[in-house]
Amino acid sequence: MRQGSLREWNLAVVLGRIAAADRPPSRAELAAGTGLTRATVSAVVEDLLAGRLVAEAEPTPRTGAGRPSRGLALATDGPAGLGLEVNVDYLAACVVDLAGRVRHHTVHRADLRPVSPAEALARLAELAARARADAAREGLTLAGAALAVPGLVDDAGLVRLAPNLGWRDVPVPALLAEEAPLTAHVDGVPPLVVDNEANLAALGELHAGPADRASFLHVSGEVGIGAGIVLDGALFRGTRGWSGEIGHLPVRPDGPPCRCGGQGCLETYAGQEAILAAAGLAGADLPADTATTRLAELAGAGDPAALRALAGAGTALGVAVAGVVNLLDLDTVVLGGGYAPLAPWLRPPVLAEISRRVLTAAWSPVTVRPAALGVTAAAVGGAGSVVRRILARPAGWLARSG
Amino acid sequence: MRQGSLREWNLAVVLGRIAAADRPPSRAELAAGTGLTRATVSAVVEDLLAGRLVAEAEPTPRTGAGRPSRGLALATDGPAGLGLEVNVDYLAACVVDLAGRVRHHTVHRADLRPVSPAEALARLAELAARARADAAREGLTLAGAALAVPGLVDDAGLVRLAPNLGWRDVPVPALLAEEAPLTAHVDGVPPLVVDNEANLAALGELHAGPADRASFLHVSGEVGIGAGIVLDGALFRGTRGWSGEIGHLPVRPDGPPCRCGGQGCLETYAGQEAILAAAGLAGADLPADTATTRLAELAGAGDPAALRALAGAGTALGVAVAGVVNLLDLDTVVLGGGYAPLAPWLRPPVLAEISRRVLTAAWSPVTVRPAALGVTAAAVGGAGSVVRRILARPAGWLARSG
DNA sequence: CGCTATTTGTTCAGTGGTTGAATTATTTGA
DNA sequence: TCAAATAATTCAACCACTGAACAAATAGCG
Repeated sequence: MRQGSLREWNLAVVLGRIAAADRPPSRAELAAGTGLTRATVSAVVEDLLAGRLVAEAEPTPRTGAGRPSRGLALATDGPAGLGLEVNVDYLAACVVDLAGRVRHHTVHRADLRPVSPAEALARLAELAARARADAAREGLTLAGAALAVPGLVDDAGLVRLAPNLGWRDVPVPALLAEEAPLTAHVDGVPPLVVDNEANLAALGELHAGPADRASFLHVSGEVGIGAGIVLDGALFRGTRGWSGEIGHLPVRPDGPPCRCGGQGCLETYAGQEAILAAAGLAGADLPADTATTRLAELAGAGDPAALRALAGAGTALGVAVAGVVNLLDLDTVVLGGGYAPLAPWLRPPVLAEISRRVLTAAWSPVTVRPAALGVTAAAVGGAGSVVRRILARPAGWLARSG
Repeated sequence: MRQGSLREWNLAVVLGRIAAADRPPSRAELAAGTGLTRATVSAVVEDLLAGRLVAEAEPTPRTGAGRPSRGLALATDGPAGLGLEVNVDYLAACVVDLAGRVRHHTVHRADLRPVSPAEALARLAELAARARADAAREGLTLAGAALAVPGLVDDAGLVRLAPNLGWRDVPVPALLAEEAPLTAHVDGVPPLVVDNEANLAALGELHAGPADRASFLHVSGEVGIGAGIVLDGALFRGTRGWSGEIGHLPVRPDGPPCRCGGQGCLETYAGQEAILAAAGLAGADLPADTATTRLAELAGAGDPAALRALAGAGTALGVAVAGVVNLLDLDTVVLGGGYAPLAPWLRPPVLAEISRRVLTAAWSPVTVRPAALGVTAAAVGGAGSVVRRILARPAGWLARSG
């Protein structure tokens, strides 16, 4: 649009190439890849070096004659993102640098249900302060933070409803701001973004994977069942940011009543409580994650009730997922959250339902795989989204840092 | 990226503003709206005028002193799009100009099922030739064509499967090219694009509506049930272009078997055959569209069987649609194709299911409305997509036309 | 060891496109 | 009739990219 936009755009293009490359590319390679001249690339790279977004790295070994190239890589001492998570039975904080590496990482296990939102966020602020100190020690500058919450969040960061935490209309940024002051707004994005846990976990999975423009469905099996939808390498949030409510897809309309008011929703068959109850682990009153671990052990040992429970849940999940795949024509489904450790048993029935119900499965198969990231996928995804924002629009960061 | 991209981009920006405005804007208004200087806007507009994409129009009446402005509007004698459709019981052709007005329009009713693909396309070519002659008479230049087909189409325009037409692996562009020679490739887009009927109908609905960045689900109830998904003003095609297969969402997993291999799919409850059978119109052997009209008449007269059939179909449709709305967080559902005339009876049960099952419906309601366009929605949408492509990237057209 | 071919990265004049101010054009209102 | 106001154009300045020439640094070869 404006004249300077050209430079802004090229900064983003070149930085994106550096980020996407598997080995530090030279200026010449960048020129060849982007179609720009070497002169332009040099000028752009100079800006990026001056802004500490890029650093000269070990040149990639080369064969043949010629002046050796100097490799360019994302700076590991530049801006970084802070990722936070409040969930039913843990708090988490992590720091991710520009290159996507997790530089700091804490998980604090505790049942947060009996705790007030203010108290939970105060405890989270302690974790955040530790992460912040750690980041400073490593020379990183925190450029923003993202907080994952298992619930519905609006644009302003207000948690409208987090049923399994028992939260309703909690103004998170206001509660957290006092405890952990953050840097100022950048490009109109607030310093703390609050988002749904399933959304951020899907983003984490996206950036952990190799393909940068992937499309997939990331299903998080917790107490509720959430899905993050990634289309063409971008998270799809829906008109109001409340997409991904897969838990209430009808699986069996005459099934048991669900708290949403419907009947036979996916959640009543493949929610954590439903699976545990079917496996006979309902009364044990274990924390959710240990219960899941226990279930996986039982299934691994061949316990028939556990196997039956997982088969039933997998079939229900497969019915719902097949519908989504039919609708959106996705090629990959990721089993995340509580489903990840159970993937060996859930995968076969899910695949069976997909191949039964998805018309196009015959032409091109659908991949079903467990999530690559562990418990803190959402925190890592949130922190990653902060640095991705800088990579996508480096001009904003450069202007800010002088 | 490159230097000239700046001008290309600004051509698109200014042209887009002219297209989106409700009254012909002046250069000064465009400058204020885009943030560009009046000098730049003048230069850009000069290019657009020279390329016959824009024409000076009646200036918008103004109050107060000052030199009068000259209004700018999309040219009505520039490029236009040809829209074609082959469906089960009709052929259609239309011409849409840059401004989105339908300048030519023919529908030829005939049962195409007993006819070979080659013969059907030959007949379609006749309609196309008439449309072409009509366009030429009005001074329009056809910039490309889009053909809507009720089936799965791949990138090359090969119709993989159109079950209700009985087509399989029909190479449409090759068959149609001889009959109706079209202009050369522009920007790598072939002169004839073949696409799914539901997709193009959704595009037609998008451009017919006021909002330019709408998100909605367009459900076409024909023999099969297809859906076009519009997200943020853009059609979502899926990884391979096969999105929108809503007809096989499970509504009642223990229901009647479906030809897809599943059980109780939406199609077995809300497909045209299912509705007509439930209303007692199965044996009548009428063409599909007259049968639908007859059903609407019966329902209007209070026929109990017809009302029961529509209520049942509406509920099933509502279950499926509620799932989609939960998943994608859409705010609008459009009932199109064969559902449009039945909307008065389908809407209430669909709305009821949505408000029962969609969690966020309490905060912000979901609109369910009949399609604004009639039978030829897909043809009009296809023709519109051709001219939209020019509006989105005017530089390509300008380079082509000298 | 020295020369040449080769590749990388920088320098610099040239050009396209936008910018901002000044100028011209055209109307309303006093 | 003239001043104020708004629209559109003109023009020198500037910014960013382009292309070619050039400097830097290395491998290969005699």
